[in-house]
Amino acid sequence: MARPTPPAGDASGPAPHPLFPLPAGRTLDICTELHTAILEHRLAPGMKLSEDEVGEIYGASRTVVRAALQALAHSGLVTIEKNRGAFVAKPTIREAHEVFQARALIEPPVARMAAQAMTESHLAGLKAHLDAEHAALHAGDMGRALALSGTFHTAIAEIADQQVLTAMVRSLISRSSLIIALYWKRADTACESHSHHALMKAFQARDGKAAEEVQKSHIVDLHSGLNLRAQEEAPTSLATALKR
Amino acid sequence: MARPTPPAGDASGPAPHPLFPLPAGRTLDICTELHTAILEHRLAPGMKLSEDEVGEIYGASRTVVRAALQALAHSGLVTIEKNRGAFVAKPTIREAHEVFQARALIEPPVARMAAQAMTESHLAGLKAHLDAEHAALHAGDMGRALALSGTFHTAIAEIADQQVLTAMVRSLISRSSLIIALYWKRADTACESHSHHALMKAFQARDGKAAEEVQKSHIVDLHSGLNLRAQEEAPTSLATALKR
DNA sequence: CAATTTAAGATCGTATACAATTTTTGAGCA
DNA sequence: TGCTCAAAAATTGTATACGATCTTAAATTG
Repeated sequence: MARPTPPAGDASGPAPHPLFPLPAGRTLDICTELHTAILEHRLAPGMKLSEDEVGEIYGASRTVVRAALQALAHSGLVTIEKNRGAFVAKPTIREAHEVFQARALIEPPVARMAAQAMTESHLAGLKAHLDAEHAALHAGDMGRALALSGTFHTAIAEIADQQVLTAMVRSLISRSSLIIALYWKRADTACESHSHHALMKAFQARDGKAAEEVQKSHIVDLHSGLNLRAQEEAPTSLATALKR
Repeated sequence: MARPTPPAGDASGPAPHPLFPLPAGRTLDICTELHTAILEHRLAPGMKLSEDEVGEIYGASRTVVRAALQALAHSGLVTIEKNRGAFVAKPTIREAHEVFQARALIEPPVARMAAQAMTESHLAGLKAHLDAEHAALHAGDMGRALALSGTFHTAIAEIADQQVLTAMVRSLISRSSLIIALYWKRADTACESHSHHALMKAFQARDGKAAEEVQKSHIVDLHSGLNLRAQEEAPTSLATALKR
């Protein structure tokens, strides 16, 4: 079984959020575990997610694993090929563009709404979020820091108190994490912190217009930080191993 | 078994589209059948969708029916309550507002993109779509006409050639169908045709700005055509039966 | 007679079993 | 050695079975 294996049972750590609205029972747990594992880049794009393997790791039957994988497939984090199984999704360059275009369309108005709905309690929550991100970065836990920088955007949508848009943002954020894993070209991951602090200032001032503009330029900046030139296609397993 | 039952096996008619990206095998068929049935208002909001019952109707096992119901739950057309089963979703007033706010945010820019990408072939397709809608309306098939007026919006997103946004629009359109079933207050359903023809004119002129504005006002108009006052809560089974 | 309790029935959540398909392995041959 | 083809192994798709939970109905009791 010399094959890329899912993470060991150490997948602990508090889940960022209850996730999507559908599954019942233990399906949700597995869904959450896989979700956070993907967001923290512990599961690389393209990895096979065997039903038996995942089930054995989490002590669950294939039935519930299947439901979890189908849920993740629906949110774009997993690709299911008929009779071949589930894989961690590998967004194409085109999809990467589309995801960030959609984010540039949706998130700035959401930030404006959030600024208008912002309370002191909300501000404290966001502040704690940034602190946690900073702490993770300082502790060298890159994956966790990246996941937190993503959920910061989700938190904004939740403050805007728009459940429908929040679900969309959450999905786009998750897919962005995969896209960054594949196409990020800058070495500096801390550049995001800067924009997030700028957003905080706009929120503290309850300046919706400023929040909208900062968010817009932040997302455009993220988009431009990707290397989305057409490149070699899918030498995932063999060439990668033989590269050195 | 005196209970609201799903439609009989006559659920034929060409599906509007391949639907969502996830399920495999016969799951997709059942998903599509239920989806179109909901869009055509043959399945009323709140109806119970028993796994056994649906499975018997379509000649499938509970396994695949479950997968289909979970997929529909993820797209917001079905609500699953733990240990109680699946029901056709019954959007709240708040959700209705949010869905149309999201549509007002997303669809106008999509219409602008579509106008820019519009070819003669695309125009012919939209024209055929409107004709089919008109024919269904003339034939008295209200449900089908309504479903077609919804897929007209989806078709626009597809022409814009944005798969990520198209998936979002498709989901919003589907949920709008449920919302209209619950909250529509006007008697005139043909009012939409007017806006759709205005859109066609903008598309023919390749006038992106006009398309965006027409679409915006169209969606605001739809939103205002809903009766979203707080009203009596859920007297679905008893009071409804005793009303006359 | 109405309200409460209890038991029967129905439905869902999960595990397991079998069939269908794909992938891998290895033998045979040019 | 390299290629083709066939058989075995592994994996998924679907059906069925059983335990848990909820719903419904009956029976009991004040």
